[in-house]
Amino acid sequence: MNYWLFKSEPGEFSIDDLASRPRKTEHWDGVRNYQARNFMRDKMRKHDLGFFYHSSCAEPAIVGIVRVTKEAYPDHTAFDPGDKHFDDKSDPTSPRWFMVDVQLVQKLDVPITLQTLKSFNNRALRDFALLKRGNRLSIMPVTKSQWDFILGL
DNA sequence: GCCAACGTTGGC
DNA sequence: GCCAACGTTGGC
Repeated sequence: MNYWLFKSEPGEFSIDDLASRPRKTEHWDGVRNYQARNFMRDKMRKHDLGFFYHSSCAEPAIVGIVRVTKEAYPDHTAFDPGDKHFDDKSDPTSPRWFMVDVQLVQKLDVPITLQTLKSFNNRALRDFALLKRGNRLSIMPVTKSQWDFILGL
């Protein structure tokens, strides 16, 4: 069992958007960063859990918990010239980008804000990837101890 | 809107 | 392979 953080701009896709989907499940498309892709494609497994994080918004925060329900498969949005995430270097015979399916497990009653997380920057969350200088990954690993600590906040 | 910190691209 | 230019991310 692995743990992850899924980053999304709520203006693009929010936790409420996920909650409104059938079976509260949606594919996590649009990842266009190799490191993030590799985590998804090579390490993410069915039943893994993840934090749903809202970025680039008034209150950046972890807002919920999701579960991986389908392992990596080609991201079809890369094949669609009309899609925002179109990439002409990816095609169905040799897909470059991948996605997984995630299901909402729980929306947090109280978001765990970036500000709160930062207050543990030099303590329990010293090595938390989200707090690393300049880390802009949209998919990042979370250790079990980090996961447990954050859920205990 | 600003800007730091990256990642990507492309000429050489 | 190097590196400058450029584009993107994301907090503030």
